[in-house]
Amino acid sequence: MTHVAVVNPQNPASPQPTRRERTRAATRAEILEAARRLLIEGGTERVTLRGIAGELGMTAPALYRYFDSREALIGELCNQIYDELADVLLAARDHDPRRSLKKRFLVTSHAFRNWALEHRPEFGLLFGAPVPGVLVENSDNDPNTNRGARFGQVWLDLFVELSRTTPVSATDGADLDPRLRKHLAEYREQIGGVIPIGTIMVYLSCWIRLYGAVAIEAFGHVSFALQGGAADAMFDNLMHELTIKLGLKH
Amino acid sequence: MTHVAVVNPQNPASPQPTRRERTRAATRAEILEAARRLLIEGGTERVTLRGIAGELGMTAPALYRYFDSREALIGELCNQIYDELADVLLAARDHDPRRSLKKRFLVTSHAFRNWALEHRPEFGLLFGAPVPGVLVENSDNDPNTNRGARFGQVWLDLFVELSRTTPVSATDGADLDPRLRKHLAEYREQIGGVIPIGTIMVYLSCWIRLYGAVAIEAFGHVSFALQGGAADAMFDNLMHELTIKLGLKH
DNA sequence: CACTATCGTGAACGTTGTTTACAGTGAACG
DNA sequence: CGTTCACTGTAAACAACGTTCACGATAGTG
Repeated sequence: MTHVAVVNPQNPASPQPTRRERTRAATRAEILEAARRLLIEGGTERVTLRGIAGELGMTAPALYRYFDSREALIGELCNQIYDELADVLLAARDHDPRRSLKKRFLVTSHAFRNWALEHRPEFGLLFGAPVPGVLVENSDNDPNTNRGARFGQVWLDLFVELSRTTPVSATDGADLDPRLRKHLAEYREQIGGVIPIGTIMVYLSCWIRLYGAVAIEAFGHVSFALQGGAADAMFDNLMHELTIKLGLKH
Repeated sequence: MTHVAVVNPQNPASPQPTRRERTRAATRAEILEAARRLLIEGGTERVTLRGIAGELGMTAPALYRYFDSREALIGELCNQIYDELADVLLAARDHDPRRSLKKRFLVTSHAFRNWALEHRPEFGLLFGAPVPGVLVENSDNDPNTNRGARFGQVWLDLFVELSRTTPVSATDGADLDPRLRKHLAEYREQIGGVIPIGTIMVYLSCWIRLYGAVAIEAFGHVSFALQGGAADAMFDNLMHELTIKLGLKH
């Protein structure tokens, strides 16, 4: 267990954190920055406690004052990266709110792909095969503990807005497999119940296609057929199909 | 470097391997079997030299008589798993050659998904984020050294047969991005030049969708919306779309 | 000033991949 | 038949890993 920091006497979420709390938070941030550098440098494997500590001029055991274990540290690193990715997507999506929904969907999707290609180790950590001990893909939806939810929210907001303004050629869900309809109905309630089931189906399928296209490229599994600019065009082609499927005309 | 085994005096590929060669091959196989067990048990991390050696009643350094390094061992394990997967898909595809192409495409795709879900650690190793040192996703197309090519061939054969018998609503490639057309043309030559460029485009896009759907599920990245039988129905839905896209009517 | 929570270190333990020197075994050859 | 030598395994050792623990130094608080 990490030594529990002294609770701020006035208020655990005091607007004026004590000096100790500030330096402690700063050190935590520095640790995560160093971990991030190592992750970029050579993947999750290189994120080693002694390596991190070395960059800060400390020794490895000192890190246990800030994180329970290496896995917890990498878990927090995941959260931070999820947050950063959410920021990137939000910035792209809301850069110019006057733009059409189609443009905003396209620019958000492209931002996702570009981020993945420019941050392959991070993308692999968040969206690759789950690392045994790290981040149990928790069912927690509180954005404070599961930053992945914030990332999902960026897309969800977009889809909610889309479902309000743009009709989608979707069934009403009556013809769906009953088990699928049941799960989609549950999920529908979970996200506020504003999107029809058939539409959720369309959105989910779009998200799966988007994930697949980005992942297969970021992991290098299509290099046998596509390289360089060809992949760009391939992705443009996918996006064109998706906008049609979503009923986004202009 | 592994000690080079004594070259068979008569012929390096003699039909009657010497006794030493046989026991050596058997030990190699045993090592890979143990590695596979450990992989299933706890992912790539648990595939440890001492762990493998322990299962064979040996010590870790002995393994260096059979593999140059842990990475080389895991690389060979990858090849073996690729081979097994190719066998599984081939068996499904060619189980009853009299079946329609649509049925054979469906059964092959379902076999792929089922294999992935039943062999998640293996799937993660082959199709997840690349492990830094292991299997450089090589450009080698010789099935003897790159078994991944054999896996790809299963799909390729299916697509070639499909392109001979089933028309696909595809462009002739003239409207494609020139860089994309150029790369697809190169790839076309590489695979024998029998499939039109526009059709290759359709097939590639289908493969990407298939990969994406299976990967996102096998990695547990859609558990927020789908569980249990719902994912089955979702996949059936995808397959329905793909058969339409491929022009497979019955 | 004295107290105490906090932070960092050094040593240690068990584990990992890997190298090296050495010993046994068994097949091949004069 | 005896010798030779390639082959196969072991034991010991090394650096690096995550982790724990006992111990100082430090700095904020009463």
